[in-house]
Amino acid sequence: MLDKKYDHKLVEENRYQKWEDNHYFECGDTSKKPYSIVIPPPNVTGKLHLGHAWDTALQDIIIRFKRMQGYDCLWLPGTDHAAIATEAKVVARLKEKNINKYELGREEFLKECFKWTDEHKSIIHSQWAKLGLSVDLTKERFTLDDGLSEAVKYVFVELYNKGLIYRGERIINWDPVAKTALSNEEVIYKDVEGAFYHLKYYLKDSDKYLEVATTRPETLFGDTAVAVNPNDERYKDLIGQTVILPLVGKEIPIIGDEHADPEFGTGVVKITPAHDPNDFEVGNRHNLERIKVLNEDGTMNENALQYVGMDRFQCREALIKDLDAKGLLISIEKITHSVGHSERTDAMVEPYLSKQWFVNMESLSKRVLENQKNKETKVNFVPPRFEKIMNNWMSDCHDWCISRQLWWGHRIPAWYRDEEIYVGLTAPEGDGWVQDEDVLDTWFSSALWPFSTMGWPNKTDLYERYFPTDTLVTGYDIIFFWVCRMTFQSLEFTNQRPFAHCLIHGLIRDKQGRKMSKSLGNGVDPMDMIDKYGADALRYYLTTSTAPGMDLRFDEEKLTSTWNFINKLWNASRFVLMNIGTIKEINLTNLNQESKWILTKLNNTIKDVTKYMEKFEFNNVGSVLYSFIWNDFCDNYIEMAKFSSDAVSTQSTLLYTLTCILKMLHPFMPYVTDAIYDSLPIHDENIMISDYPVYDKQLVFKDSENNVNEIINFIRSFRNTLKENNIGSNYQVKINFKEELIIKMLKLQEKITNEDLEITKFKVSSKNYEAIIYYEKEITEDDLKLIEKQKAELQASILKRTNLLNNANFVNKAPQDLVAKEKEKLASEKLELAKLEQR
RNA sequence: GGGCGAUUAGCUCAGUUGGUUAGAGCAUUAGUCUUACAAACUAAGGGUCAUAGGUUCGAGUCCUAUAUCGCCCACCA
Repeated sequence: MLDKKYDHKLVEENRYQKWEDNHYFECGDTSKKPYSIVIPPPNVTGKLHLGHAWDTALQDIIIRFKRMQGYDCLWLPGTDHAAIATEAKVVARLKEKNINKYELGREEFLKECFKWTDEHKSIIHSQWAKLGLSVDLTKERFTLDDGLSEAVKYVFVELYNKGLIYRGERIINWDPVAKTALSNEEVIYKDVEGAFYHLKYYLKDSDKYLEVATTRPETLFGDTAVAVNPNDERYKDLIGQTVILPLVGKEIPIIGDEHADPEFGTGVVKITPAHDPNDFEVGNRHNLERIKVLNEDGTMNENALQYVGMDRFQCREALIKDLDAKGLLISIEKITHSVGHSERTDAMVEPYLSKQWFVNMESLSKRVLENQKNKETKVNFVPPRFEKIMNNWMSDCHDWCISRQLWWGHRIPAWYRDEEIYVGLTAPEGDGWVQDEDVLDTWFSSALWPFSTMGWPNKTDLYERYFPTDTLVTGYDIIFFWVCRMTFQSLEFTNQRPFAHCLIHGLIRDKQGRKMSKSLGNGVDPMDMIDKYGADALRYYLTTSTAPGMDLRFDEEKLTSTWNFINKLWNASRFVLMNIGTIKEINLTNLNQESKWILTKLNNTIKDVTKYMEKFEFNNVGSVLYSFIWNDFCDNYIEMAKFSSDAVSTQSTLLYTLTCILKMLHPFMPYVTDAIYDSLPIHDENIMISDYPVYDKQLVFKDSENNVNEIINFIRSFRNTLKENNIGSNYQVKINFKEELIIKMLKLQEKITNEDLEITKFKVSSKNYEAIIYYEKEITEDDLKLIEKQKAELQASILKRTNLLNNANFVNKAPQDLVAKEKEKLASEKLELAKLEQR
């Protein structure tokens, strides 16, 4: 028997261990059809946040549902080494101990990283368990483990051999704090206060000058030209002449290039090919020298004259002061402009000329776009609009910079000897080869996740059986980073999509709609919420509160009401258990009308819930279940069942309905449903491996449903009449029916009279039932007003409906059953009005 | 500049291929210990569905435009 009160802590304690001990999460029953999901591997950088809880709860719901539907389910868990993110954390931790990464050396530093990883993996494991996730831990992978590293190397070498990976000197995004290159996707643009510095670039041997505006004056040491638009009347005659670079005194040419926009600023732009991507292109067109002025850490290098060694921002300040002193500064114009910042270190990113490895995206992205046109093989996004995000990105994407000047990650399988390059799975034969120091972008390995985790490139049983996966669940914020890249790598290397469905969810925000972040301090720890309300409540709330793809405003009050819902389920279960005696089997014959009614409702619910589960519309599942359980089962059926609880059919119906409810709720709230299910007198080994309810036509009774619906509505209007008219308990009633259910529910036995009494009457009626309530009472102004109001409403409705039915277009074009319904309704409204007028 | 989303009750959100009187939770009002549950029960109030047009017998839903808010991408010398 269940405890008197629902206590989520008692319910959830030790239950996960039991599931694991029984190996319920493990896949491998080859007699069943396979279904697979790979977890988006959380970074080993820290604890899981609410976003993870949401994302993984969704997956657990899908996998538990499919498991109960009889699939052999693989939910493959794992973690991501998260190159730069983890490296930054470890560097910070070492710094606390006054240890510098470079002094420590590569090998020792990596040991520290692995130590960090192990600590965080175990935190993640315990959090997965708290959340109740049914991941198959025997299949767990880590992006840096041996198998995955082999896959990464294999892919790198293959792409290199196909000419899709190349090494080149380009302008990339440089993070001067982490001292590494970044991909475009790792740069966050933020509006910052800055300035346009207007400088004088004097023409050679002249007192005339060009006014050049720049936001980064410190790069002028790298200027190798100034550009004007060749069609700009103001300047076109100057093309071919030279100007003197301020302070430096060097002579640089004035060139004509379309890049200079006559409408923007002064129309003159300084060209710094080593520090700006556009200038780099201009430099290529005009064969300009590339002069770097910055070191890797963002300080000025030897080209910066006396400013050498200064930080870039210090230099800017000093330089401007000196330019001003020499009369070379015209003005400082305050502006806000958007400036790139490193996603991980938040440092201002510097466009920087550097030799890096790139993936040529042209053919890879084209293949994704082609594949999305094929209905049979495309990745199906839910909701579908997110496909556009992938397609847009794929139709306009730059080459992917994949090398990172870090230590934590997959080291690039390239070796150099003088001018020679060797790329291969293992080091080349011979002396003098030096391996590339750099590692790969962390997304390079995650892009292979759906198949590398299954043992690919080896043709393992796991890979053959579970790949391609069925569904991937992730937030819309990482469609570029991850979903796109998995898709092109999968198409390129396996000739298959990585997953058939991609369920996209939104972001969690705080109650005011702000993004949760450390700097705002508005983050909520899912473990605190589990502590307060239980994992079941948290999971149900997160997964049923929004439509697919929408953001979620986290609201703790709603967690409370979810807890209440579970408490309601708990108590309803207690009622059932207290009333079914020593039932041995479920026998659904000789059913009374209310049992037929709830079974009909139940089967319609099963049908709807299954439909919505298949479509990943969990918010709809939630509302259908909520109203069925609370309104139909608890408020109505249990109340009615109290009058027939000694009947076998009622006991069977109670138990049967509750069992189905528990099974449908199980994917959402695994703990409490397991606990209740265990205490039922009739049950399978475990709810999570029991059969999902199936719509049963035999248990649908249309007539009973209609009649009991009418009874319920009649009871409501009866109570409403008592309440609205302030009728005390000493009324008498005359009824035209013998329906026991109504009499019992309204406790009318003692009040029934057969006479017409000469006191105030109130009529309650429906299609089949009518009651006249007699009550000693003065009719007040308010009572009359109420009657007038009701009459007016009815009359308005009758008028509207009459007009509708007089409309030939409606009668001819609308579906016939709708027209019939309207007619029926009109008739009953007229009847009701007539009754009101009698009063 | 290109794209996407949102705008529905006091708040947070649903609303299916167009079809009853547009729903839920919380909040509000009035009543109730009714032996599963007072974190409950019973009943009630509350919405010109952002605005303006259009299509249709019929529009929260489809089309066009506008406004406000948010997000993504590109650009930003």
